Amino acid sequence: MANRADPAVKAGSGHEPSRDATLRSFTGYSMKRAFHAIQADLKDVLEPFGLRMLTFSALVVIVDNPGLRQAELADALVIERPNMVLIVDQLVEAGLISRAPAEGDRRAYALRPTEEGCALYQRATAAVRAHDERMTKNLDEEKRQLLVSALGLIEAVQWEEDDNGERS
Amino acid sequence: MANRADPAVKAGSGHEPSRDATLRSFTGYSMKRAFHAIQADLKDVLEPFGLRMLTFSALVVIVDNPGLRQAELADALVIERPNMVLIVDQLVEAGLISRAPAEGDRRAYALRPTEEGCALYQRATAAVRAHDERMTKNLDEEKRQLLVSALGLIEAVQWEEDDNGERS
DNA sequence: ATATAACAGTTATGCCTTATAACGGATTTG
DNA sequence: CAAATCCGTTATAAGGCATAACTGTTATAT
Repeated sequence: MANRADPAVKAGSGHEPSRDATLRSFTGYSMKRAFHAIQADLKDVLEPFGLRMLTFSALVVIVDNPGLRQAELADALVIERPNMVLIVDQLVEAGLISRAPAEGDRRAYALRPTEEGCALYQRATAAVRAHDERMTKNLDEEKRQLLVSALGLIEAVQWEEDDNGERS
Repeated sequence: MANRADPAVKAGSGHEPSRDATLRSFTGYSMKRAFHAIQADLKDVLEPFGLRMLTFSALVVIVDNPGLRQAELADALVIERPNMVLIVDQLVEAGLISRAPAEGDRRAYALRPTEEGCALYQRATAAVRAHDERMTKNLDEEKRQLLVSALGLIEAVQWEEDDNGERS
């Protein structure tokens, strides 16, 4: 479960500072490394609740938006609809949400949290918040907000309809 | 607070602001979304070169550190050794690197870029740099540096040997 | 009204990434 | 020399992500 590695500290020959200096100049690479660390930690945090990153995310959105449909949930999480099925299945089987027929549309489902789902939501969200604060404990509040802001700006680039295409 | 274009905004009723407001309060969630955007864009950028994110990363490290071994490469990229095999195989088959026996150790390989590998490194790196600048074009240089710095601080948390029991 | 298109959820499928156990060969260590 | 360790490898498994295609249902267009 807990896997620790220490590639940074090498007590051997040489004093290679970092072999990935070029890659470090890319924002995306640093983000991959940081996200990898978060992902590993969050996995351990959610395991006691029987949740994974995606099932936790789905549960949160459902609790915050009771009655929404699977397609809306998939859109909110940027997950393809086919991949949403198993996630919702898992939450239903765990008794955390209900998949009731949507009124006025016999092909859609209305997703709602159960009482257990709401209870687990509270506990899991608190644990994840503690995890998040632990991961960002070396950032002061100003830096943390700037980080989130920067991440949002990066994500927003993909929504821009630029005709600029210089590849292929 | 900051609201950006939502992908799932469809004509009709309502003006649902964002269904993932709670998740947005977590640093890790914003990072996942931003990294997902970068990953998707980078995939298209590298495809013309016959490279994936991992093969590109490996090629860069090999060019920057000619002669290193697979285990060192795996450590540099935080990849398990078994998963390194196929990546190196692919680079060898593409004629971008050579897997020569390491001198002084008959079980290890010394990885070196071929001339083609160096040439592709130049072109691919330039393309990835353009990609990176495009993804961060909405950040001024100060913000970008702060972003990278913050990502490094987050990644560094996992190397700290905390005896602090957060839960369970 | 009826044919057609669009939509909701599902199934099946495949690729990529990541992680672990275990093996043979080589090297180091006691 | 024997045991432990290391290098690269194979096999295997789980998870995330993407696409095509199918069923029923709803909306639309003539």
